[in-house]
Amino acid sequence: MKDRRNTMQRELTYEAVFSYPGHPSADDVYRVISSRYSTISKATVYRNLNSLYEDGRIGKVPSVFGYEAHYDHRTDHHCHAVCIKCGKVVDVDVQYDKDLFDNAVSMEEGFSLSSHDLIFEGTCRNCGNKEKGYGTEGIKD
Amino acid sequence: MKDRRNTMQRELTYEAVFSYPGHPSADDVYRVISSRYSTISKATVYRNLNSLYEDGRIGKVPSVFGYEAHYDHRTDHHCHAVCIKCGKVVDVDVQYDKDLFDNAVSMEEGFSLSSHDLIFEGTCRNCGNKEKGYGTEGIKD
DNA sequence: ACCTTATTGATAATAGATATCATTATGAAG
DNA sequence: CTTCATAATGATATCTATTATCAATAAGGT
Repeated sequence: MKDRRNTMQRELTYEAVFSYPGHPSADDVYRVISSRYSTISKATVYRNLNSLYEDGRIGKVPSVFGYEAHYDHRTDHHCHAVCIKCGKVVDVDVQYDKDLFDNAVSMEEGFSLSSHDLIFEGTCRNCGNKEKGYGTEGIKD
Repeated sequence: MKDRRNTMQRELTYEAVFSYPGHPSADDVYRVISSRYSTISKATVYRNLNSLYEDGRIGKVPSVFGYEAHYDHRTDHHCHAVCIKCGKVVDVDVQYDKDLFDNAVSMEEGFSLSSHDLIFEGTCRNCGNKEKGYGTEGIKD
């Protein structure tokens, strides 16, 4: 593993992800930390989220549909759903045969597959309610 | 369906996607059209790719891992692999039980799932060769 | 205490895509 | 054919998420 020094900033980043209810974006993490440690830079948060992910200490839900990436205190492989309206990420509980996909092959010669992601799309409660005109602007996730 | 007027630009966009070998990005499409119709604007290409997709005339492989979206002359639901080095998209032939996923539910109350994408990650021939130092800069996909 | 270098904070830069807006041109109606 | 409302265009500015740059700081082994 890469040589890392222990910094306050990285530990705060780790703790913020770990204690966040759900799947924080980099900006969510930044805002949480800022409240306690106001001089932290957003670049530092991005760097530390990446290094924590590299070290396997946190999970990462990569950016899809142009939305931000989200982070996860769970590090095991599981499925996520992304809200197509706002990019919110939630867990999905679905059992399937991973081996089937691990043995899939691409249709192009020379393209070697390494992994797969099963990503669900949908509408989160907040965005779904807005659509129906329930006037739920105030709902916080 | 939305009221659309027939324009040369939109038909050129459609033809470019349809005749492109593989999965062109918006920029790929733009470059193809530019060679014949040099005054077309990139904004127009983006707009037309979106409207053609809305109308179900072309397929769209959404942006993942921060890479550009790609377009597809196939409009049926099938799987893709994305090169984690360069973002290239290729088809993957894998059979699976779509119903299983269509019946999955999110772990958060109020989040309603509408569809899913099975996305593979890997390394395309070009990037894979580069890695091994085969000096294949010139390979064109 | 010293010194190498990982890390930081501030900021600029990047990529992909959308928003804006004055101008153009489509195509239905007269 | 003209007329005309408005969809579409081209040029450009703007946006968002993220990474790159770089001088200054600080971690931690010696």
